[in-house]
Amino acid sequence: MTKEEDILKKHISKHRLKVTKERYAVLKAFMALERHITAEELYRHMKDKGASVGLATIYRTLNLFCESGLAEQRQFGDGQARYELTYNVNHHDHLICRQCNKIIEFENREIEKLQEEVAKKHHFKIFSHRLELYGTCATCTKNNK
Amino acid sequence: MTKEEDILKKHISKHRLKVTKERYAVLKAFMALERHITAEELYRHMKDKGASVGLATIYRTLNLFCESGLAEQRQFGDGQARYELTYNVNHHDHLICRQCNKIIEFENREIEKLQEEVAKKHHFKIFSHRLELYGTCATCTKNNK
DNA sequence: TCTAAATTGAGAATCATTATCATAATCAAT
DNA sequence: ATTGATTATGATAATGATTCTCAATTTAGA
Ligand SMILES: [Mn+2]
Ligand SMILES: [Mn+2]
Ligand SMILES: [Zn+2]
Ligand SMILES: [Zn+2]
Repeated sequence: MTKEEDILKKHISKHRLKVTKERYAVLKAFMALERHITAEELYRHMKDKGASVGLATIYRTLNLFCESGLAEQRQFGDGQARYELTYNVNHHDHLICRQCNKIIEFENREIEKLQEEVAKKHHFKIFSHRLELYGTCATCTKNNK
Repeated sequence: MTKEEDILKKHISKHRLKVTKERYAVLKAFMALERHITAEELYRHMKDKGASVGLATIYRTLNLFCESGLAEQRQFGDGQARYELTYNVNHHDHLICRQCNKIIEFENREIEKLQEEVAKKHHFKIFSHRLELYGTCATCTKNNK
């Protein structure tokens, strides 16, 4: 059993939910695919692979992952939520290329620290934050010439 | 004529659009109301004041303001777009209280500078960015005790 | 004033996500 | 293993914010 399966199972038993093959199938596919995936993308992928699960269940299960602390939902402004496994992944923010939709992750402790200072100055308790830089990636900039 | 009206007019003539009383009415109401307003809120407000304009026109006009550089659209994750006049307003980011929905603005040149460094490191050209800190404001924290 | 082009408003359409609900699966107690 | 209560699933309907459609109206330049 992977550590992720274990975390999911713990969350399930803690909340009197039930272990199902669908939940394992979604977790397996979710972990196999690349980060920042869409519910629809995950649905299509599983359908193509024969491990079909209803789209509503995909949504429900991705939300379950988020509640269990395995994953996080992102909104990059294209109208579709994206999900990524964040268990055992360092916190990071994103650069998003508006041209090719590439998503680049970065970590910057200095920025995080300054954010905390801003919050402290306003006596504000931060639960979460989002920092996204939108623009054109190196590859697209090169190709534009 | 206010400077904002002037900017709108210039944008209109530049794009061969037309000056209408509806556009002026929306601008006037938009400027009178507080920042980070919703299309629906603006619509209701104008309806109550007798300066009624169709909801579709509110959306169209707010988008026009964004295109003309007068305003910017924000997405704070509650499913509704919010708009704020940004002409002659310093760039800023936001603290959002999840409890009372208060929105606090802040400016931090250090963070902006670090963002530029991150982009440079990835040879990424930034067009825009969003930084939002979500949590509980000072007032709500006090009231929670 | 005349006319082409743009705008408006009411309602339909869109689209991602959630809700509904009948059926099926799970699980704890027996 | 069987039972029974509870939860999950999946097909589909519903939702809700925003955009689209289109006939009627308004604007702006000649
Ligand atoms: Mn990421
Ligand atoms: Mn603001
Ligand atoms: Zn790119
Ligand atoms: Zn608050």
